[in-house]
Amino acid sequence: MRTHYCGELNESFIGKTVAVCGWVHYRRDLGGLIFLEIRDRSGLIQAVFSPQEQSKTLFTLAEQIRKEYVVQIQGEVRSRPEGTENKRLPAGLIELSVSAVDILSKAEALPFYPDEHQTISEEIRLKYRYLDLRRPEMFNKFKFRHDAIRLMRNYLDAKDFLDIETPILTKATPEGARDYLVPSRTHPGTFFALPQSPQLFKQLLMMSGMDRYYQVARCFRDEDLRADRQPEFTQLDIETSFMDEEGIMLLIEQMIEKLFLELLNVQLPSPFPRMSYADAIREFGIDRPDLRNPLRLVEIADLVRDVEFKVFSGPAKDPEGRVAALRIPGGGERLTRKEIDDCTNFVGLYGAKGLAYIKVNQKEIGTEGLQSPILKFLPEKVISGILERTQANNGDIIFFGADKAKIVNDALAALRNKLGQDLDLLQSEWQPLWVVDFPMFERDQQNTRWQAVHHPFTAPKENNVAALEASPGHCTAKAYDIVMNGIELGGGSIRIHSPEMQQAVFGLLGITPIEAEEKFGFLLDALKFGCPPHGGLAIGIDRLLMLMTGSSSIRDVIAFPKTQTASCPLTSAPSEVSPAQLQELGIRLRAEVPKAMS
RNA sequence: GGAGCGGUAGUUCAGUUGGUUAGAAUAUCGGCCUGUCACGCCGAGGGUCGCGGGUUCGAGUCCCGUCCGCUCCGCCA
Repeated sequence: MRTHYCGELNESFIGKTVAVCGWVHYRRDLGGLIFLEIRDRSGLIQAVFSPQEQSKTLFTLAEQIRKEYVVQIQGEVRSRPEGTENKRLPAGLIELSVSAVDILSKAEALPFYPDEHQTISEEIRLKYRYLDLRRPEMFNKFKFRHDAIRLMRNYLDAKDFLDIETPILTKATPEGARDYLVPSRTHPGTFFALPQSPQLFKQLLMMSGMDRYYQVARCFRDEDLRADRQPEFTQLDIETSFMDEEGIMLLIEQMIEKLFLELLNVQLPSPFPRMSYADAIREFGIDRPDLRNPLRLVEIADLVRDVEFKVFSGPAKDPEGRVAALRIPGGGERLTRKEIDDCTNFVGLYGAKGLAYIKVNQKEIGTEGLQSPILKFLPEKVISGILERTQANNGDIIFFGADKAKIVNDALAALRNKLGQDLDLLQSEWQPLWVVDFPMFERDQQNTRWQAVHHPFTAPKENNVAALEASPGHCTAKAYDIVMNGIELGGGSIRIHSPEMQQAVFGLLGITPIEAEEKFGFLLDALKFGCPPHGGLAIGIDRLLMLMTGSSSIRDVIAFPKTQTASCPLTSAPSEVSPAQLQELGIRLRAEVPKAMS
């Protein structure tokens, strides 16, 4: 007899004898009856044991079955009596009158029941992840993940892309994130690194003529975790030859549109809006603005340049400073004094030394209608200028940031996000955005050297090596990031395809020819033998799925994720290894890891 | 490396100013109930209050240290 899915049974089966396999996830005894609900991934079916209809032996067996046993149950499908409607079981009032049952696997009492009406702590969920994953909610997320990745593959396949795998054991790169290292047994004292991304391999594939490559690639970065960051994660990695920025952006944009349309029935704005890096920083203080949020930063440095209030005039005159305002419509009425203080503490996290504000109560009557600790420091003309430029209305509050540009940007961008959420200002559900025209280089924190904003293989818009070297700080990159609702989904660029330009960029980054040869010699070699112009992009699949499934953490769309300290409560990884294993690798542990090194 | 929140029964949580034998719900186990569905009713068992130290006549509660989980800063070319 064929085993049916619970969910495929319906009224048309009435009178037939069928078998279903699944978990008993609910059991109830009532007098002489035993009800079991059998669940598989497709649905639920109720099985009824009745000693009057069935053998006593069968009934005794049923009495032994607890929740979460795995069973195969055979029985006759029949309609359920009137008045036994059930919220949990699907429409079509049928049940199974049991004639035979096999216990395929017993279960001890579970640490928690996946259908429990309780929120189980994440620690417990991860420790018993296999039970957590039994929850239909989790099943649906992974079904969604499967559907999304299949859709991406089909989309790229239809456009003649090849799925090519690249090594997991590869070469450590000192640039970028911290590497996960794997010791080599055959070459004692040396190490592989797990890839931070297949970047260089996909570029080499372009030089091999595999001119349309993609991979659903696992990437590893040994950095601290966040709600949207795991040490190993999956990206859709794409590289093409001869395509320009427009071509690549269109390719990705259409794929994302298709994903949203087919999986969520959402029509995204077409084409996706675009914004330059400079505009993003100016208006939002961040290179991945959430466009659902209507709040905007407004530049006011020119208005306060000459005031006596040094908190404002200082940064206004400083070439590296910034003075900006953030008007919150209705914020004057909606934010309590305590909430305003909370905002001040909040921006303190980002290095802001304070948070000046003006509450606009009744602007028609002038400064009398305003409320602010800084009014007395500002001439009336300046105040009216600020009100005008921020288009303030009665009931609003205006916050100010005045400091080094980075601090103002970080603080006000974070405040903008926080207030957008707290005050429920977000306007639409989905806001994709391309951010373009990134600078090639930025100064490092100590302001001692240039570092790549994207990565060292990104092509500058300036093709002339001499011109690039003359003013690296003014050069923009052929790079583009895709942002959705304030989350960076992915990014890419056109790559450098001439050895001379690649050498020049390494040089600007302070990588000597000897270092370059040591670290990237294979790439420089390959560039010499004829390299097509190429470029690509990578999409963070986990982040995209987190957004699309409405999950609050990337962990919810990864079957077996790590905790914040990058460990796995399920397997207890990482763990110590035997002395024999270490010896074979030529590794000796220090007796105690010094605090400074841990 | 830093900030914040949390850790009490299998699970989710409460626990007042430091004061009797640490509670509830749910789960588990036993009993009752012939149509329930987060069923209901009766009963039972179940605790290293994360761990270590300190203050105190007395600590789940206060102090110090430490571990674990979560959020964030730094970090993530």
